[in-house]
Amino acid sequence: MRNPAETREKLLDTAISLIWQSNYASVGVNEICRQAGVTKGAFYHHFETKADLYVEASRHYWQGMKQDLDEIYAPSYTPLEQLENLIQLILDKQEAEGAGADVQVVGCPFFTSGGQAGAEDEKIREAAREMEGHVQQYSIALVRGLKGEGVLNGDPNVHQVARLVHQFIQGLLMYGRILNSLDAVRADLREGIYRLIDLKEAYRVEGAEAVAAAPADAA
Amino acid sequence: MRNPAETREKLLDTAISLIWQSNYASVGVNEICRQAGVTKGAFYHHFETKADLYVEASRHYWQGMKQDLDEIYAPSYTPLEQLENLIQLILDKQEAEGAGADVQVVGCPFFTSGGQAGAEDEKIREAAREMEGHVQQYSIALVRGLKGEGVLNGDPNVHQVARLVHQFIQGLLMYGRILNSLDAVRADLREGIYRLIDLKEAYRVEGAEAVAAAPADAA
DNA sequence: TTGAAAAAATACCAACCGGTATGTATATTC
DNA sequence: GAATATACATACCGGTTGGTATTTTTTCAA
Repeated sequence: MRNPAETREKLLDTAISLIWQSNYASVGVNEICRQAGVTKGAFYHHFETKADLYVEASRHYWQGMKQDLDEIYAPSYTPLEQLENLIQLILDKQEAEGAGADVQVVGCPFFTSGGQAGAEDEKIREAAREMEGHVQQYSIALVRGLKGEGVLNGDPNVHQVARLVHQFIQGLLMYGRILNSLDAVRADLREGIYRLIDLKEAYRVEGAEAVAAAPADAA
Repeated sequence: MRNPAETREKLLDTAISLIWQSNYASVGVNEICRQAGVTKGAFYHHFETKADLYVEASRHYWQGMKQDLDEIYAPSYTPLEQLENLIQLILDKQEAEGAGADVQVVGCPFFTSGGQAGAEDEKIREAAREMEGHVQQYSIALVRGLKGEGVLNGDPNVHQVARLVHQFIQGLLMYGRILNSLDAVRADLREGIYRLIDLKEAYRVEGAEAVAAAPADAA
């Protein structure tokens, strides 16, 4: 493995995956190296500290997410379609990531880690803030689009509603993770968003997911 | 300190406080003992493992919270007053807990830790689920009361709306923690709840907090 | 007063932590 | 092809981790 770019990315990807399944504090540098098939020397050649790896991993992660978001928010979609795309993307992402693993719902690892970081690890929180800002831009664009379409009741504060939606989604994912049930997420995701943006009744989709709230298993 | 009950409670309280400010994985047994002014021998006399302490700490924490909730949900309050009490309680709690500390917003430590626990620490997630259930009972009662009062639009699914509110609050607190800004929480808490429960316009309180969304500092 | 058990203190353990020091291949540059 | 920088490997650092074994102190009942 004498390909530096590849080594580096392998470390980033492995770190993301491991942190995803647990959290920043619990994942050791040794384990990241072991899983990535890279030695510690290589690790500290590419990254100064564990925290630095984390920061860069979050940016790396965002790059992938950005692509997905650009896709579902493409101008070829109407705002309503974009909203539907977002709901699907969230569910698909969780399903994909938690497929083989023993964790059904994972949430956003960086948001979660940032929300749990103590005062000492400022870098971790800073990374979360950075991602926060990125995601919100997209959220704002969506709500603004919906408002412009005239599908929302009232005259909502676009920025605030965008925040609310984002906060709710993160909370819901954490809830789903605790219950280890993607069904629990499915049951509430759409309704929560609809209520927060106050989508006019006529445009609401009655997803099949709204049936029951029974959380599946809890391995 | 020859009082076993006192020693035990000191350990529980210290653990809660420390975990609150960071997270389960980062807080060591040694530090808990040091802060509590108790030796390790005493610790392992009262608790079998660190995880066991955590579980019991979460129950201990719930006892305190239960008192607060029983108070603000007292039948002498109307459902609308109860809602207002809840909003105030959340803000007050955060303010109180993050007063001296360097973390302004702390969220619910057990919900947060549970939402970040890997598959390995099942006890931690189980504890979060347990608390989850408790809190939700109260949330359900509140929403049911509001609905019965006829102050909500439509015919909401009480259980679902209760979940949504809870999920949102948790997400918002995590958001506030990342920004390290209680003002950010203040700015969105009321509006988010109002939208989720779809409170009739006439009954909404325009809190002074709704002015700006500018997050204060980010130490 | 004595004896047994509970409570707490001391000392210690192997395993692991993040990080470093040093050495060695492999490219790249001149 | 010598010089140099990059990429990685090995071994190790001091410190900390959760947990244990042992001993001392305290409590309280008989």
